[in-house]
Amino acid sequence: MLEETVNYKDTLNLPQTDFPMRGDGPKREPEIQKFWFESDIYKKVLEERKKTNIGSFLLHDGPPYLSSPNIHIGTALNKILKDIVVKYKTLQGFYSPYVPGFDCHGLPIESAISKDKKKDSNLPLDPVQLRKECTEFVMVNRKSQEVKFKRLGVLGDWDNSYMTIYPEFEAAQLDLFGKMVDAKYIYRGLKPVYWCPTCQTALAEAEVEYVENYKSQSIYVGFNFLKFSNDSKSLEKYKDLKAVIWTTTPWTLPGNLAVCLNEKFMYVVVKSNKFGHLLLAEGMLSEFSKKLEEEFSILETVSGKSLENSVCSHPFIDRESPIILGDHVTLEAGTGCVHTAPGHGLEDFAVGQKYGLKSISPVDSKGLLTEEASPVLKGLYVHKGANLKVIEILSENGSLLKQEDYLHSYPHCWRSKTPIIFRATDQWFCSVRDFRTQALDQIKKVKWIPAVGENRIYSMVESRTDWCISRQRIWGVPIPAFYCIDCNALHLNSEIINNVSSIVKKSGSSIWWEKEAQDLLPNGYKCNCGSSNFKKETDTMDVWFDSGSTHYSVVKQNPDLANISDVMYLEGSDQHRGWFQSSLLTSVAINGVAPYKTVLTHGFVLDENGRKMSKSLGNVVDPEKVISEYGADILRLWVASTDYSSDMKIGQNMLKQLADVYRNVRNTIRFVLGNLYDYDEANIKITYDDLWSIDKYALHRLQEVKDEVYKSFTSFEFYKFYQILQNYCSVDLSSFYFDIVKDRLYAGSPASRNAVQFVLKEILSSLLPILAPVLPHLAEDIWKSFPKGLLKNHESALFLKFSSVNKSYMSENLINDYKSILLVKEVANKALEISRAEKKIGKSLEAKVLIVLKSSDVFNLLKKYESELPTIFIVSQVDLSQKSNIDSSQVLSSASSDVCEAFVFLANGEKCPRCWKSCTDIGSHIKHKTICLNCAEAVDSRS
RNA sequence: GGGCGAUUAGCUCAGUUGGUUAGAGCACACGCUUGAUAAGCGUGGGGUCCCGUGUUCAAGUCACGGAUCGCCCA
Repeated sequence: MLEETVNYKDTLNLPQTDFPMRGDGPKREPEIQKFWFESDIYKKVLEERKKTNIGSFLLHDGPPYLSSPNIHIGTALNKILKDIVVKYKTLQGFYSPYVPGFDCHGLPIESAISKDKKKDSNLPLDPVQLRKECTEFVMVNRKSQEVKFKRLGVLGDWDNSYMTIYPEFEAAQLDLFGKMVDAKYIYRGLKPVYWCPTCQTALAEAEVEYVENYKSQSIYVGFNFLKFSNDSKSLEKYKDLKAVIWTTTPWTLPGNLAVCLNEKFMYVVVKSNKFGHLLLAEGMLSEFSKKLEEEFSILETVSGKSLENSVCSHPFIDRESPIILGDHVTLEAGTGCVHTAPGHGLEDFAVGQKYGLKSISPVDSKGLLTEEASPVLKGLYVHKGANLKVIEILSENGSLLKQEDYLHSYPHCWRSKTPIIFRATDQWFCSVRDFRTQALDQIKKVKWIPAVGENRIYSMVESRTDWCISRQRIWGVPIPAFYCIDCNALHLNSEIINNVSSIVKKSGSSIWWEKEAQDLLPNGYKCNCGSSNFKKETDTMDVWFDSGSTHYSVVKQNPDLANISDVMYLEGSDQHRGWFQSSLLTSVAINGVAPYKTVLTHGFVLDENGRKMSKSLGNVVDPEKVISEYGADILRLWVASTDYSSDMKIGQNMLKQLADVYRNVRNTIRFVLGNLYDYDEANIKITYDDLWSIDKYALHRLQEVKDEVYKSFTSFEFYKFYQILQNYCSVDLSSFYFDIVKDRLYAGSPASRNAVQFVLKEILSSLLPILAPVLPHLAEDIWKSFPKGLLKNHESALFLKFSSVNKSYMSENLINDYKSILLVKEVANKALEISRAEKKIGKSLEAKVLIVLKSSDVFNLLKKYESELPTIFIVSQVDLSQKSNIDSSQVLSSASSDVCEAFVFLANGEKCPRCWKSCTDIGSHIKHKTICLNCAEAVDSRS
């Protein structure tokens, strides 16, 4: 007996596969990647797609910054998301090239290098040497980052990636700049910048730090009205009326060109015993009254708007100071009347641009006021003597209403730790206002994902001032302008730019610092004054101009990319102000259109608790650690699992759970592979009619899942893919279809096994391409273990295409029937569970279930499937009834719902040692006396 | 300080034009299985829908206010 049992176990057809249960990504992914790169799968697939010519899609890579050899989790997220998109489009059949890029110039790199150099010696920095070291630094980082990106499973044209320091790139960037010059969008003007009087240099934002409790002089100053606007003529009767401004930087008053009000505020005229009639915002009156220790009564109230274009006089310079309006005026401090010096503040500059005010900045590089300020102020240091002298002048002429010390945070130079100033200097601008309307128009034509991105960039472009594209730095692309040494005339035109560009194309932009002006200018170039003595511009371009030019300097220069119209940009949401905008501006400026058709943005990566990652908090998740612990596919699955439209969280718990989900998916596939080892696609012909109802149900669900997954890919909602995949593998396949169908696969007749295998083959061939974009290593791993009998025409899983939804595999009637069947199964399971808990049964196969239906409709429905119900419920027998008059002494347990009642009995017959079902026909076969009839026939037909 | 966004179970996500007792998967607990076995199955517990006020017969959903977190700007 025992011997025979063992024998019959050998007649079962159990799964066989070399596909490992565990992915072991940290170890095995590098091998898979080695295969991809050594076999050049990226290029081969691309060529294949080019031939089939279904359509093209370009994800144009926004270059990551090369300030570090390492990548952080945000960069990893971005690159993975891009790779998922590119692979999705490729699997869809599109020609979808991906050329990675690297952003190389800019202040952080220059600072890092010059800091190092300063340690080594005290010699002044030689620009050519500095640039050489920057180049080396950047090349090392690029190599390192590239290795890390590849380890994420990112495929692309890594051999031809672009760097913004490549001579061809720089030359193309200069060409683009030339086109903007031709279009008259580039001009030179004054702009306030952060300036350190100690270091005598302009500072970048990153070089500024705010010091708390810095002591300034706070003053209230009256500006006499000279003229009233048409809407405020009623105030003419107050002959001595003064607009009261408040400032903490008295030294900037020489630069005053306007008084700014808020059009939404109400302003009041009050009478002061000491100072006469005063005007200020109604909302600041009580505070002002406290400061001056004087009670005021309101004589008149007018709107800020009505005062626009009135004119005041400067308190100590013979100059008009018009009343203008700006939203930046608030009621937090001061008087609601803001002293406006466009040469000394960014907001003042912006509002000044709007009103056509020029910028004056009568302060020199050491922070001393100049003659232009006033002869008596000349040579005084702004933070000391100049402040005191201005206060003295105001006090003497009666316009000073109040003075006191004031503690607040004030910007300081991070190097010298001294207070900085705002100083207008000559800068290069791109005149956004000239094509703003066109840019806004283009924004509306782009598809923004998520849609809120459109509002975000629209309002930014709508309100932005002209783009300051010059930087007083070495590590960048030079602004190719020249100045005549004799007459100081500025020279910037296409002849010059073309010449510089062609030199740069040969030698790189460092040539600008290596050669003299005459070597860079066209042969025999002369100034209108006849001179041929020139000096070079010393400014370089904003790095945003570098990356903002890639639509031209990369895409348009590459014939494989240039003609693709369906272009997507995909970056973090901070790039609405950055790359999306700089690219849009340069593209609209030279082409009149946006450089992209679709822009996808993602949020930022936070820790498990939704906090920003920081070294000091110790909550930084390092992508390399994640990969060494879990593998890249788990990290990729994380990217796909969360909704990137807002911020995304990551942490150990999440990764652990993702690894569990991955394992479940993997094992689901493993089951399929193991049961298809002997399936010979070419020789076993199964038709839809050969399938059992459960098989047809599974096929229908597969089509639905494919449809849902394709929709979620189409809308780039990968987290939906993740949810669908997880549910499908766990619910539809693992716990439902596979569990039911195991008996037929292992113990059933060849025909019944083949029918299941047909469905498994469909599932496998549908699922594999669906997995590939997100889990390419898993997909490739599956491909390597692909059953021999299945058609396999390609070298890699990445050649596959999504299989289309097969409508002929769908049946709505069947689905509706199964809805009822599933409801009944649920009740049966509950009843079985009770018996199991009471130790009356173990496996459900030990039981028989009686289902008593409450409606005849459902009874008739189930009756159609009666023969299949035991396998569906995974019990040995199912009886259907409409009456519940049963022998309760035999009932082990029961459960009920509004559809039915389920009663559990011990199954009839004895346990068949082969299929483990309880059967009444054991021994009825001539040859196989110890097993059930079905098994006996199966054994016979197999041998 | 301003603009934009997010907040539903331990985690990731559903939740329709406002309409019964807010769902799924995972995780967790208990049990079963040992023919997917470092797997598989079943059952179960788990929610102040960020808070408050309002509109409404009815609010997770609509309006207003606030909190926390994030991005951009100042």
